[in-house]
Amino acid sequence: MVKYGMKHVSTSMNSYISYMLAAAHHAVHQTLATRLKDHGMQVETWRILETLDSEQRLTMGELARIVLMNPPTLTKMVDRMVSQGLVHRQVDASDQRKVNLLLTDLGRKRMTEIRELVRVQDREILAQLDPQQVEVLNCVLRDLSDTAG
Amino acid sequence: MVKYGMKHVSTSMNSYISYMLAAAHHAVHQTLATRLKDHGMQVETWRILETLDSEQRLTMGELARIVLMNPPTLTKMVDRMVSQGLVHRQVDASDQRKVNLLLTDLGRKRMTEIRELVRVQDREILAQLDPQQVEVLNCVLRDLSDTAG
DNA sequence: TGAATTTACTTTCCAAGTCAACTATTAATT
DNA sequence: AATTAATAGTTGACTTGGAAAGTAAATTCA
Repeated sequence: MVKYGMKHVSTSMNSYISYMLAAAHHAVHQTLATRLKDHGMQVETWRILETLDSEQRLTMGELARIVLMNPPTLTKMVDRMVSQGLVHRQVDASDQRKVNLLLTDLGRKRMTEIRELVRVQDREILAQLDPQQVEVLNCVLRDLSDTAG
Repeated sequence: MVKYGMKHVSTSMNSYISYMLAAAHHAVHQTLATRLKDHGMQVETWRILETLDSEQRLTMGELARIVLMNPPTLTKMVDRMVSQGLVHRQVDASDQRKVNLLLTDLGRKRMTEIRELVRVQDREILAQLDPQQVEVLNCVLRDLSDTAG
């Protein structure tokens, strides 16, 4: 349930695009995190599950870039997910340095449940905007994502 | 210096607006963080300094909301900043529960230097976009910031 | 007034993140 | 082929973050 009537905090920071972006992300992330928490799931955990479902045979490094985490952080998060029975590791046959991550049945099941919550939030966000805004936003966010290496 | 030619990572996550926003934020935050690090400064630290410079007599709570931090996290960061001589605490005269934060001369000096770096990055980002996009982006980000309470 | 509640901030304890170093494997050089 | 360099992932020491409890001041209300 989206909260309306939230009083906007006016601050000099609003003139910085990097801050505006951080603030928007913060707000959206917070609502999503709260919703997923009710189902015992973190946003980052869900991202990993979702990514593994669609791209097969991902290595830790590739996954780390996609889910926006540093490798050591991902390693530890995956450790936890393994002990929760959501994923399992498999050493790559053709390159033994690489580790492929695979969803377990439980992992896929949990992912599917959570996916719906994320889609609900997505629809709520998009409903606030008009179609042109959505198009521009998508385009701009894609540009910005490629800003840094 | 912005890195061009960064290969965009195509992933199913790109269909989620919350992820696109996170990815854009991540990229922008990373570049800024790297630049500020060369000057021994964190993004969050700069935000605090910048905010204190323009709004006078801010309490910890107000500041926390503006700089997007939880109160305990802010308390600890301010502890560090006090020991670095960037800010100092002052108990509010009319309400002794409140704490006002004030910039020191050093804090103001450091803030002014860093501000330029942030503005440079801002200009670089805006230069990538055309004016209509910028207007829409500002408007949309403001909307999204008010999404959550 | 004074007991109960609310508000503001901090502390504590534990979980999570980070940097640098480390291991293992593969690729490149000579 | 043997040595060197590069890559992939993890580990370990340390720092930081966060939820919940704690402290203290202000406010409410009986």
